[in-house]
Amino acid sequence: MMMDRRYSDEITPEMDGLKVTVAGWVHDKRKLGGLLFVVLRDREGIVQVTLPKKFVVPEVFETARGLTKESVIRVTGTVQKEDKAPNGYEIIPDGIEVLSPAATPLPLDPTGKVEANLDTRLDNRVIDLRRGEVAAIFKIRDTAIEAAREYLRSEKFVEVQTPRIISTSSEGGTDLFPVAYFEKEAFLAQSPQLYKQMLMGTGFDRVYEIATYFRAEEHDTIWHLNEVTAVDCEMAFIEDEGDVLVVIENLVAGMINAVRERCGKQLEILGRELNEPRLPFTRVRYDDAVKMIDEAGLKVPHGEDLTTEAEKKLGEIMKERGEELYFVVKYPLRIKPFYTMPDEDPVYSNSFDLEIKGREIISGSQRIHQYDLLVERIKKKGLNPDNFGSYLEAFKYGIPPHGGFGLGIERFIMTLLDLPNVREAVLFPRDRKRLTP
RNA sequence: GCCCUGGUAGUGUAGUGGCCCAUCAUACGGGACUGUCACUCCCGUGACUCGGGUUCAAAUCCCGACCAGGGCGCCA
Repeated sequence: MMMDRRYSDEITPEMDGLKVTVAGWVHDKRKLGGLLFVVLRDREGIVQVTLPKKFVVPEVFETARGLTKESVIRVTGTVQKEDKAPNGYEIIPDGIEVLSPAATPLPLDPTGKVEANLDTRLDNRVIDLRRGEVAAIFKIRDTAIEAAREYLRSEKFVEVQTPRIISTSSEGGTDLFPVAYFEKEAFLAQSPQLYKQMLMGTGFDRVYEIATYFRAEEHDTIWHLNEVTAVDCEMAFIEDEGDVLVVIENLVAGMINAVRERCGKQLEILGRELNEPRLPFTRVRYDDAVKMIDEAGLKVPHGEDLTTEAEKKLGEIMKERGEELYFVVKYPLRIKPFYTMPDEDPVYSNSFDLEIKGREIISGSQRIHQYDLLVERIKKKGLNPDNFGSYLEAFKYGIPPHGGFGLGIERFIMTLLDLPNVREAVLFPRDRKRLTP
């Protein structure tokens, strides 16, 4: 049987005189001689438990006096309307039960009075997550993912799970984490890319996966993680990448709008306001992007991928035009992975990135569905077709034209909420140096 | 992988050769206080990452290790 308890926001001053049970963590304790305040925090907020020495039984007063901060308690008492109390009511307890005492001193201050470094916070993430600002990020993340599922389901995408343990590189290039897999060589998946594409040969037509994947790159920045989660989509029977862009627009707008509509409280806690996304998102050709950045005084070598600096500059230029969300399309073919469909002009490709505020959140393309072209491109990239056995095999027996993309959830949340570090958007981040908790 | 910066009580910090058996805040322990809400006030506990070196003298300078922060490349 679950405890019969109320959340702090379910109690109102109008419940004056009613007996209730609340449970949560001791947020703060203030002692004024014969008057003691215990501020209890639960998922929805705080509730003040007030103990006038003369009106509560001595044992309850003593229990309250001995409480350490962050101990888990259950309080049963009477609601009393009180203008001087937070939320307009307080609870006069009949009983206080310590469900789990907290040791002292705490490794960090959950009230946030004394700021802690991110490293200290992550070392003590469970306590860190008790802070409203931190918890708000994950409520928003939850809502964004929920909205992504809602939209993709409504568009008849099938949710799938592809293997996390793979036998060889998905795309070449990126470093993989080796796994001890009995007598065989295996790796952690760096992306569901090849499996998503193979599923285009099944008749599912549209698939998506909320996928965790692993990058063994030794990068060490506020923008990179070694374990990331993405909304990965793939759709068949498209004309070209333009069909994919429309799905992305609706998906991203849906996610942002869901957060706007359902997370008002969390956005307020974080002090953020989100602009309503304007559809359609502008498509900027790679060539034009380079030109724009060039004209802004930053030299970019044409034909190369945009540097971080160039990407930021483009973000500034677009912001001046009132655009926070935009696509960069038609990248040069030579800087894109082997499975990327070439443009009619084969210098370019049917590829795109979605940028939010000058940061790349989504990357995708129309894919190659012709077996011969795929083999040719694999070889051109200096990879060995023999390493792509079962993947290539699928392309021999009927794969419709298709395309897709991956949306980095951590990067999306970080950019959306202007978080200073991508690690803020993961419960337990994995980076170059961190493997615990 | 490359480059730069840093490591002082539980937490966050001040201190850049002697003024430091180390500053302040908060936390923690004890005490006073019946309307607090960062309560207030009094008393107390608590730290120079580690190992070498330079110097009459090292938290401070040098070397190494470990740990951390930031940037680049790469990418979600």
